[in-house]
Parts: sequence; structure tokens; C-alpha cells
Amino acid sequence: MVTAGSGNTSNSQRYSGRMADTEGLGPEQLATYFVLMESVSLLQHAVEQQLRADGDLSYVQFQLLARLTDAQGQLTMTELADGVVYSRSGLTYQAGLLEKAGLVTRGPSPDDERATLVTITDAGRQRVDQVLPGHVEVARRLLFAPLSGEDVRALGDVMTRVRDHMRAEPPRSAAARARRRDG
Amino acid sequence: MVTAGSGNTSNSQRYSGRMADTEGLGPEQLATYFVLMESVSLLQHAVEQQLRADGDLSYVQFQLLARLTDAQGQLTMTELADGVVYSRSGLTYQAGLLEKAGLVTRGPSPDDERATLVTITDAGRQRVDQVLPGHVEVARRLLFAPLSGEDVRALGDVMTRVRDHMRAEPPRSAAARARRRDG
DNA sequence: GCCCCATAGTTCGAATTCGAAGCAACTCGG
DNA sequence: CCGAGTTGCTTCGAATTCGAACTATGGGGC
Repeated sequence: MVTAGSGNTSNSQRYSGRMADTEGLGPEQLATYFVLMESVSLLQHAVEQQLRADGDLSYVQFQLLARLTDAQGQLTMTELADGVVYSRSGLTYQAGLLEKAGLVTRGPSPDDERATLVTITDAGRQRVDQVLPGHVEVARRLLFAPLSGEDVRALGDVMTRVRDHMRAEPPRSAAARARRRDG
Repeated sequence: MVTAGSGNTSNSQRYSGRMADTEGLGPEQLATYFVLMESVSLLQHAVEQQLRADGDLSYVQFQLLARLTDAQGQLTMTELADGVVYSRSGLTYQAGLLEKAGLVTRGPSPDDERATLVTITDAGRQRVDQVLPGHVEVARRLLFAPLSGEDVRALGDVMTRVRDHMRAEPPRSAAARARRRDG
């Protein structure tokens, strides 16, 4: 058995494994990993449908706009790609689409002539506002519905630690790009 | 603020409006949702690198082989696609690649003339064995390293419930067809 | 046995993705 | 100031993905 029953509905949690030191993972960890990937996959599919239906956006495009909204200003292409976990060439493509749609603008940076600053437009903000309610609704219905407040807090806590850990860890094999804020 | 600080480590939980009209989901949940998606994105990228390097497989291909291993036998294309959260046409493409690589075989079903039964070959099993150690290692290093055994158990439990919930819900709004199993 | 429609897979076209290669600008030591 | 190496972004080609259209089989009602 490889995936430890990732396709089953029942949760046979009768394994009391522990973090092995030199060995691999126990079935419990492996099952956790697989169910995590599967759930997010399902969620992402649903979310993509909603964004496309409500505002003709892909999830990546939504992420980019949301990130720009967060930044309260402009971001360089690299910062944007880095935040969204995306290839640079892919971002060039998507930024082109967003610019053509009038949701962002691209301009040169005063500090660095090479850099391209991406700015969200009012139409872009409007689009985010347009899809956000439905987006939130999907997340609530699919992800949060079966969870208690305590579950949500635990999930957020755990995944935040995982995210921070992965962000701190270099990709290890590929040509690691420079990390600002060396921590 | 939209993503409630998805690029930060934690807190900064203030945001300005825009979500209050959809009751029931606060910034904490939204942040949890975003950090979940981000983490899995990072993890998936790393895993894809490993699989490609260790066994020249994409994550989807690995999933398909793993699922076939689990099934201990043959699965139809639809069962396979459904388990992996994948489009049917995409599966046809990938199954073609796997067949050409000699990792699976495709044959007609005795029960249903329309169905195609996909079977993993010994070479396929071998390939899974070949990449699984490194795969597990990546998961351990990136996902489980910062987590306690209790964290892992909680994560598995929560995501299992989420997965079951989403599997029970008809996620496809547009092409919701295959849901006639219940009564 | 014959319609009608649902189901299983494939094919096809369009869109998206990535990595490698290329170009422009920045940095630093001499 | 020059050259080498680095960084930011885009272009390019190949691979992958999805949805819609299509073919063929299965099942129910008549």
C-alpha cells in the first residue's frame, strides 16, 4: 500500500506512529500528506470555477491582484512572482493578460531601471471586490463548513509554521535565487 | 487588505472592510485559507522537482501510479481520474504517456465494453519504489520537519474531514453530473 | 427489439505553464 | 572607465492542461 487509503472515506486512524529519525514516514504521516494534497486540489478546482464564473479570473490572476492589493502599492515582477509561487516567465504572461484587461499597469522603477513595477488599477480593485464574496463563500462552504473554530485556528497555526519553514528552506536542487531578508 | 498578510509570518489581522458583507468568515479564516494554499503550492513545486529528478515522473503521473498500486489491481479511467482530481482528457493524455513508457497497460473491461481498465506493470511498481524514498524524504523535510506528532495527527484529522466533506458535496457547479450514487 | 439519454473514453483546439536562452541594467574591483 | 558576473524581465519552444465535441456502449421504458 502506498497512499495508506487516501481514497477512502473512513479514517482508520488506529496507527500511533511517530516521527522516524532516519527512516521514512509512517503510514499516518504519508496519509496526512496525501489527504492534504488531495483536499487542496479539490478546493483549488472549485475555487477556479467560481473565479472564472464570477469575474473571469484564474486563480493565479486572483492571487496576483490580491497580492497587489495587499501591497498597497506597486510590486516588482519578481516580488510578485515570488509571493505567488510562480515562474517568472509565467508571470510575464499573466501580467500581460492583466494589463490588456486593464486590471494592472506596468511601468519602470525609478530606483532600478531593470525592474518593472506592477500597479493595480481601480478596475483591478473593483474586480477583486467583485469576486471576493463568492470566493469567500466557496472557501466557507467547502473548507470551513466541516471545521470548528478550534480546527481552523489549529490549521492556520500549523500551516503557517509549515509555510515559514519552507520559505526559509532553499529549494535545494535548483539554482536558488537570492533571498532578500536573509533570516 | 485582502489576504490578511499572506506574505507575513503571522498576525497583522486588521483589514479594511470588503468582507464584512459576507458574514461568517473573518480575516483569521481567510488567512488560514491563503496560507494553506500557499504552503501546498510550495510543497507541490518541491515535490515535482524531486519526482522529475529521481524518476522522471510528474506529480500527476506519480499519483496515478500510486493510486493503481493502492487499488491492488485495475481501475477504469474514470475511477483513476476521479481519485486524482483530474480531467478525463488529461488522463487520456497521461495514460498514453505512461503506457508508452511501459508503466501501465490499458485493456478493455469484461463487464463494460466502454470502460478501459488501466493496470500497473512491474516496471510501474518499480518506478514507484524508485521515487518513493526521495518523495517521502521531501515531505518529511519540508512538511513534517516543523511539526510535532500531535500537529501531524491534527492536520491529518482536519484535512480528512475536509476531504470527505468536499467529496460528498458536488463541487462542480457547471458540469455537475456524476452524483447519482445516493438515494 | 427500438428510442432516448446517460456514461466512458478519446480527439481536438486553445490556453497556460515552465525552463532555457537572450537582452538590458546594475555592481564591483581594478 | 572597463570587464566580469549578477539580477530583472521577456521571448521562445515544448509540454501539459482543460472543456467541448465526438464515438460508442449500457440501461430503461415502451
